[in-house]
Amino acid sequence: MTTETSHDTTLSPTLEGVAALAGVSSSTVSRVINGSPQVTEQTVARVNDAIARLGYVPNRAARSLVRRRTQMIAMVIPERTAEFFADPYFAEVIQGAAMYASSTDYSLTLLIESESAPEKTHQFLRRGNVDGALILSHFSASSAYLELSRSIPVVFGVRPTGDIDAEIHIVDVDNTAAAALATQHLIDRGRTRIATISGPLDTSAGRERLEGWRATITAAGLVPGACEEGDYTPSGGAAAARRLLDSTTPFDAVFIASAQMAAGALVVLNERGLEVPGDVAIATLDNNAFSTNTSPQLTTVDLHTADKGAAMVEKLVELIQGGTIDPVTLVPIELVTRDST
Amino acid sequence: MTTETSHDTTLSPTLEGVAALAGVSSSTVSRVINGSPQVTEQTVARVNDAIARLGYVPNRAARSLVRRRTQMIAMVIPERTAEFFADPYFAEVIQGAAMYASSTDYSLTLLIESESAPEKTHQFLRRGNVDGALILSHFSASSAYLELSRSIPVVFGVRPTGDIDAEIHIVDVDNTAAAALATQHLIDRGRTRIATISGPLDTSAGRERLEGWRATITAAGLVPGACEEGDYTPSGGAAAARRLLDSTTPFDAVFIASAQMAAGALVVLNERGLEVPGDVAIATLDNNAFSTNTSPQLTTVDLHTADKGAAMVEKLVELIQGGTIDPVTLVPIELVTRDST
DNA sequence: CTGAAAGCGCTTACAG
DNA sequence: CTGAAAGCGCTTACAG
Repeated sequence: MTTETSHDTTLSPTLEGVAALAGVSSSTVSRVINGSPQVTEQTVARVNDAIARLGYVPNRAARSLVRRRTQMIAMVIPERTAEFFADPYFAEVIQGAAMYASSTDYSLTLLIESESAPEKTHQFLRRGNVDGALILSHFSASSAYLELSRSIPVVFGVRPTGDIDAEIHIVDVDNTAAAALATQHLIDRGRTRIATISGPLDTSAGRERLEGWRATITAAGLVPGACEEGDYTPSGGAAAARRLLDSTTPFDAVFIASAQMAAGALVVLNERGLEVPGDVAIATLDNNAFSTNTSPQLTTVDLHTADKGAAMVEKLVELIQGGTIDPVTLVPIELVTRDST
Repeated sequence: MTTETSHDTTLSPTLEGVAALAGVSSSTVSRVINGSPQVTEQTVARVNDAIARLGYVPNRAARSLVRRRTQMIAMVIPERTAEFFADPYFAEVIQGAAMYASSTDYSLTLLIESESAPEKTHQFLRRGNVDGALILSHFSASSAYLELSRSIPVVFGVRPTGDIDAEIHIVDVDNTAAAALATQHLIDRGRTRIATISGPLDTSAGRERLEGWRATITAAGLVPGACEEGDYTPSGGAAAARRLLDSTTPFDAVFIASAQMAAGALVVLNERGLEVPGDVAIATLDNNAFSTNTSPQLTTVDLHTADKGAAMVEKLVELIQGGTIDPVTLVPIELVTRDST
């Protein structure tokens, strides 16, 4: 069985309609709507009354056509959406961005970067479909970033690869500081042989987190333990934990560069009969389901990821409206102590 | 330090520009772009050539204004975005929807339903901002659904509350069948005393999953075990597991209505020293991080949630384009056997 | 098969 | 302070 639904195309009232009811010209109505200061108080009242009675809402397309503004911003995400959305980190960024956007006049649209035809995505972005873009995806070619930034306002949530010296705007956390915060906590708990499971070392975030761990340990007069590289996934964390355990270097704590990896590592530690935090203390980054849905729950650094998403939109809107912003905006971080340390 | 970036407003080529280069009128260019059959092959070639050389892309706003189409569809999500995005189920729906949308001419925009001012959301939706809406949020008042469905094409991903007899379109899984599939698997494994941790029983999905469990057990000539209600979260699952364990009814298996709850329940079973699947077998629903990031990994029914998101967009587009679709579209499900049974 | 013209619903100089 | 007019970039009857 199928159904056919017809939609009553109740054409919403137009500017002209409001003008007629208010007894003014549509120019005046337009001025009132756009808050022009040069309209009599009386006229404003009359127009607003008419607007309210008609339930008038400006036509977006018409406005967009003349203003050359779309009131849309794109969130550019990688083509591998399955992996992307599986990471609670990105879901949280989107959440914060969507939430903040809803308090503005801008709509947020999800734009999947086509890897087979990146040109398509760039075209879309440059051709006036959006007023600005939020980049959560590493474009195939980093030069594409620059080009895009020249066409429309762009805010990055991931560091572009390659060395970009052009003026770009980034919202991020201080990865080094976050890693240092977690590592210092381990030291404060009396641990002296601290290993790490790092993120991918071909990303700046991965390297910075590693550096924060190393520098903090060294600054405390200790010797950095072993390091195994992970890929931010639970299984990657588990594999790294196995390598750590199989190596000859003993350790009494491990700083793990993401909660997802920590969750995976914890399973391995349990399998090997190691107590957490008795035998091994764990501190990680990201305060999400992966740091609370474990036993014991994990001590972590809350990266305030939703705030990051919100800040990305906030900064982009400032840029769109012609404002100037810092090249780098850092989102505050916070240590959350739980039972794994 | 702040930076000021100026964007070269390289006005993209216009219809007129293409027309000039091709030596035809803009009407003809428009016809070619829109695939009108009544244009000479030669002309088509010449116009397409000009389009390619200029990198011309139609102006969305202008087209939208005259066509009274926006090429935008809204995904309406609840105001409690944090909880919403924390549930991998919804992240997966969005993922599938975004992915499918990117293969169409429609852009997907995330619209957060304002609970304090639901009128605002409805207004936005009805005022021609979008060509159609995908509903993943229970509107405060169910009558609002009907109203909305009368204004624009709407596809639901959640069952509206209250009894709606109007013509609405839903994309969903067969919850009863999914629960039955998981439960039957438990029976096939030789379990005879099967308890359940249900979803919220004030939702139809929760009730259907419970009913699938009950009916399957009864049909096998067994007696349904105890039932504890959960809220789809890990902690809710853990609490329900505790109640189950503290009751006097013994059980050798439990059907848990979501992987998130199962992950929480598993922690409790471990704490109490129960072996899975030795002492208790577990089967659940949802094939995501919560069913694989556990030890043992969970036998589950894959609800193909990303496919559901894709199907929602697919059906909505059919509706927008004037087609007729079934009132209910069911997404196929699949049993995935792992180590918990 | 193709072009000239009107119109989609706004905004904004330009006059007054 | 307000109105008439032009124009944003398209699509689509209407002629030919």
